[in-house]
Amino acid sequence: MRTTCHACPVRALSAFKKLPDDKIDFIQSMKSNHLHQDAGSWLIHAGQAAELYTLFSGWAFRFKILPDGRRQILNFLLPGDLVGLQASLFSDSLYDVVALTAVELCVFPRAKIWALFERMPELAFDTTWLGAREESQVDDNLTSVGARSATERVAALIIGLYRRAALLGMASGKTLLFPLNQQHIADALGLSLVHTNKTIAKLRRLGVFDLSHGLLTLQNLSALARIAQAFEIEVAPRPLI
Amino acid sequence: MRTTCHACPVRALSAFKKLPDDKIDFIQSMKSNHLHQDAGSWLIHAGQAAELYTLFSGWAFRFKILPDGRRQILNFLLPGDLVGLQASLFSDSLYDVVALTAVELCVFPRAKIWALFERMPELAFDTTWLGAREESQVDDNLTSVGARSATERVAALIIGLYRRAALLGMASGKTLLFPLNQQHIADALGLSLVHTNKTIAKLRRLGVFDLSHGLLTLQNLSALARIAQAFEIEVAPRPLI
DNA sequence: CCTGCGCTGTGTCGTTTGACATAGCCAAGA
DNA sequence: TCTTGGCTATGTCAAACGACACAGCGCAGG
Repeated sequence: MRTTCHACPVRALSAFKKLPDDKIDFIQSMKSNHLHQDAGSWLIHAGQAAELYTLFSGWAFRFKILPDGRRQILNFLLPGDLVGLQASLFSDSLYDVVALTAVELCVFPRAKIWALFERMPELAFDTTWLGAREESQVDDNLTSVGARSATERVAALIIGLYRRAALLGMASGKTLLFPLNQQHIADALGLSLVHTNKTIAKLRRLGVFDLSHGLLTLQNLSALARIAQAFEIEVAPRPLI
Repeated sequence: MRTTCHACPVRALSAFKKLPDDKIDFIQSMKSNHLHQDAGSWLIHAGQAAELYTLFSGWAFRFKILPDGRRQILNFLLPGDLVGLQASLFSDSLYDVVALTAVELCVFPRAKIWALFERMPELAFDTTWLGAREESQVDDNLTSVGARSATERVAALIIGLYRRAALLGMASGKTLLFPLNQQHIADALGLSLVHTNKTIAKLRRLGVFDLSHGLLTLQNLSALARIAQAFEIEVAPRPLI
């Protein structure tokens, strides 16, 4: 356990609600471990019981695999996001979660989740709220995949991730360290790898953004938002468990 | 308020967990109204504050509209499902919900949701669980739309809805009153209306199912499941708020 | 210095899906 | 009876997207 929850640098970000000390004490008491995992490691396995985590640093993604091996990425996880809420409520997980970069995780054992509901209704409410927020992200992704063209989908994904990362202070100006490769983008958007590549090339030629060597540069944010027909993003401070 | 929650016929179904009397008393005390709404009426408006409902009877669907008018249906709601959990937690709803048939709704005012968390942690937990369950349904739909072919998508939707309805005793043998029209199916699956029509015609020709005049008949359930590469469905009794 | 590997880029071609046009059916209502 | 409107059906053609093939580039490891 590297830092106490009171001194948590994630909690200090303006993106997150401030909490009274007793709540933070409780979160600290629930936290059983602070894990480091390498890029590519499995955080949650489909079909197995899962703990509840908060992502402390790094990126991860949640996905399902069809019987024949096709992969659908459901959403991407950034610092402050809960990892495995669904999975920790059900007897076993219906999805996998894998680290996209090296990550650090705050571990909250399944067995303690009930205590949170029983003793800290405010935090229970926040947990439910975070679950609803993740669902609304999946809603947005489903809307992209179901209703937008390939170009619009890529634009919507890029602007969505950029906005989320920027709120966490992960962007410097118009650039952002961007750990997804084109296969991730393809699997999130329901496109083939080749078509994803060509679509990105097209947006690059249009001068909307550039994406190379793991670095995303937004050259024309308003054009990107227009192409994506982007929804607004929630900017009010959100809970952090 | 037509029936008391103790005598609720939905709760009597084997699909739902039995609850101790004091919890049912609490649910009864939270319930402010029992609404009847016609098919096609709006239950929740995007951009507006929403109450929390439990669908008592009938079908409904949840969807988003892009700025240019394209509609993406996110999921379908059957009796016992919460309506507007996300919406009632956020200041205003990010989606619309419309009744697909005439519906009856149990109304739980937003203002009382906090009391539920404060005084009834078991029910708060159940609420969170139901939110997670809805998310997992959206996950499944996203997986369909992103990773399955048109034929597979239609098969997956049909079998998914049939299984859910059958658990609620809404199917008689292999037939089910099925209120979706082809435009709903198209909007749920990210397909055009015409292509949806041709895909359904193809599955009909294959003798997998028939769908006409609002009646769904499953002629070959195992073929349908195979085509869909269907995931298993949760059959353990679930909470009912 | 090679070699292999993961990732990106690009051309050609085939398939799936969408767009548009048109028709039929059926129920509601004048 | 004749409309009208919503839904379903089907044909033709076009566009979007996927499959396959191959090339290049950077990097880790012997």
